[in-house]
This record gives sequence, C-alpha cells and structure tokens, in this order.
Amino acid sequence: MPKIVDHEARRRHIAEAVHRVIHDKGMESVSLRVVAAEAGMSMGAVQYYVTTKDQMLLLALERIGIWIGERVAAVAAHQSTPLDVLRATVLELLPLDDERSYLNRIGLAFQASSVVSEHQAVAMRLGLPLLLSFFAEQIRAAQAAGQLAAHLDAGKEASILYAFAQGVVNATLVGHYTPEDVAALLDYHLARLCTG
Amino acid sequence: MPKIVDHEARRRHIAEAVHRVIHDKGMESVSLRVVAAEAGMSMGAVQYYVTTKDQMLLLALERIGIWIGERVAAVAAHQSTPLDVLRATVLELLPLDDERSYLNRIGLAFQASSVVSEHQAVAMRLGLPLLLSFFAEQIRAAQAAGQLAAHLDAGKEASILYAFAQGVVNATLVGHYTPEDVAALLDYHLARLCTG
DNA sequence: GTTTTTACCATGCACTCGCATGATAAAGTG
DNA sequence: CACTTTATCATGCGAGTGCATGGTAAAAAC
Repeated sequence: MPKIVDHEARRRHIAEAVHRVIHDKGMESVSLRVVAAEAGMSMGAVQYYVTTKDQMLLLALERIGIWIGERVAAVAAHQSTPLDVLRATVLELLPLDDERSYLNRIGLAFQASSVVSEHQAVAMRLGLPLLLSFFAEQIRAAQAAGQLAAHLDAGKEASILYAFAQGVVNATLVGHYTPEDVAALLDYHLARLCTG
Repeated sequence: MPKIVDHEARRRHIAEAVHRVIHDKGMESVSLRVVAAEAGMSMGAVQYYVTTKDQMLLLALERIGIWIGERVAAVAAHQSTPLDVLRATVLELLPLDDERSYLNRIGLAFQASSVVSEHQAVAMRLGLPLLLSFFAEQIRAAQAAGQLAAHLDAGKEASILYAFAQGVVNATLVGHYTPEDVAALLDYHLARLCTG
C-alpha cells in the first residue's frame, strides 16, 4: 500500500472531512482527532499529510475556494447570454438548497475564522478578486450586449452584487429568509440594473 | 459586598469580556476560564451569573444586538433628512474605523456561530427584523420626502441594503477593501436609488 | 537480498476544557 | 444575637486538545 498513494486524493479526502465537521458541529468542533475519525483514518495518517491544525484548516479553506470556482464555472458554461451567466452564478452562491447551504455554512465559518487567522486571510484575499473580476467581466459583456445599462460601473456593481450574496447568507441560514425570498431579492436587484 | 451587587452591570461586564476575547483571539478561544481572566474575576464568579458556556455566548450576543441598536439610534438622532438617516446608519454598521471593526469582528463571529447554535439563531431572528424594518421605514420616509424614487420597494431595498452592509464586512476586515472603498460603494448604490 | 523510502499507526505528554461541588465571608433579617 | 441569603472562591474530575515520538509493514531501489 505505501508509495502508490494519490496524495492529492488524500488531501481532498481530509479537506472534505473537515468540511463535514464544520457543517455538522461548527468550526469549534474541528480537531485532529475528530477530523481523523470523520475521514475514517487514524490520527497519525492525518498528521502525515497535515502537520498542524492550522494547515488542516487552510487546506479545507483552499479546497472550498476551488470547489466554489468549479461550481461557478460549471453553471456559467450552461448559460447563453452574459446576463444569464450573471444571474445563474450569483444564484449558485446563495444557500437555496441543501447543497448550497452546505457550502455556505462552511464558507461563513471561514469568513469568521479568517478574520483571526492571517493565513486564512491571505487565502481569502487571493480568492476574492477572482470572483469579483469574473462578475465585473460578465457585467461588461452584458452591457456590450445591451442587456445591462451602459452607465453602470461594472467594478462597483460586481462588488455590490457579491456583497449582497454574502450578506444574505446568514439571514437565510438562520431561517429569516426563504430561498424564494432570496431569489426574488436578486431578481429585483438585477431588474433595476437593466432599466438603467 | 454581597447582596448589593448590580446584576445587570455584572452581566454587561462579563459580556464585554467575551467580546474582547472574540475580537482578539476568535470565537474558538472563548472559554469560561479565559473570559473570567479577561473580566478580572474568578471562574466561579462568572459561573454564578452564567451557568453554562452557551448562556455566556448568548448573553454576549444579546448585548451586541443591544449595542448596535443603541449606536444606530444615536446616529439616527443627529440627522435631519430620512436619506441622511439611512446613509448614516448604514455607515454605522460598516467596519470603517477601529470601533466599528471591533463590532463587526464580533458580529461576524456570531453570524457563523449562530448557524450551529439554535439559541443564537433565535436571537438572530429576533434582532434582524428590527433593523430591517427600521431601514424600510426610513426608505419610505425618504420616498415621501421626494429623496428616493417612489417606485422602489422599500422592504426589498432595505433587505438589499442590509445584505450589502453585511456582505462587505469580511472582505473589508480581511483587507480587500479600504474604508474609503466601502463608503464609495454605499454612496454609489444610494445614488442609484435617488435617480429612480 | 539487503537497504531505503513511504505511508501509517499507537501512544504519551502537558495542557485545557466545561461543569459540579463544598467551603466561606459579607450583608441583610428576625 | 442567631440565621438565612447572596456573592464569591478554590478545587476536583473526566474528557478532550495539539503535537511529538518511536515503531512498523510494505513497496521500491540497488
């Protein structure tokens, strides 16, 4: 068994175990032992791939970033117009069903955690611009296609759109908004961007 | 010394110690012992006012809600027009200086924590509508005064505005936006609501 | 076939955790 | 005065924490 192990797969496996623990019991319940048990491996095996708890959390955070990027890209690929891409990708970031709630619970936990951990803050600062510039680009494309008002500041609109998505997460997870409420809010906002 | 103790003051004192611990070392560093040390009292004394850790966190969360409410009310009182009130109160919620960053760090930690703790989720669900309805009311007043476009849906605009404020917090605390960036974003968004 | 490397495991250590308990001193009450 | 109540404290307990270490079996290298 040794030597012929896919390290990348192992790391992903550990990261996903961290995700499940965070989702089920919160960030404070994450420990090397608990994660090892969740991953179905011994604590020593986990330590072989990740020497410290900080590294483990960082791994899980990076993996979440990758995952979100993949999901957004996948959804974007199935749309035809820039505005459709924009709407679909923002919806993909919102906690509208179990899977997206799962992602958002973990993301929210890391948002709080990254404020206190410099390593995680760095990862956040690296990932954020990718999504923001993607949004801005789609907005510009939609403007070029005449789907969005030409006078909009694409960069600012992207920031506002992303902030809206993030800001609605907790209220929804906590039960204040229904998924329908959130989707209606997004459409209300997008509609305003069209009329100019 | 016993008997003539102001319970409310003690509770506030403990809650503020919790706030400082969350701000400095994060939610995961909160423990009865650490909070007691931060509050300058023995662990037993803390336990007298708050029997369990959950209760302690809940106390700190409720206190934050009260604090935010007070700050918003105080700022609102010094404005003349509804639109000024709206702008000033949203700015009050953003991490634009040390004191407001302090508040937002703690708030963000509780947003993540409340997803996993039902007690905290209840507190969140109780506090949220207060702010949202306040915003909606100010928007309607601004519309009546001709400061905001009449066709706006006050409820939805309030939700979007608050979501924007919440959503921008992490990115700012992590250093992606400067305070000036955030203020500019808000003004950009508010300006759009005026022109109709 | 010996040696080295890789992947993994069990265990130990010093420490912290939440929580419960029993003692104690000060203040009000009869 | 005795006596109850209030506020506080020190301490103990079992469990869990991050991390380090030494050992081990299997595969690869020579």
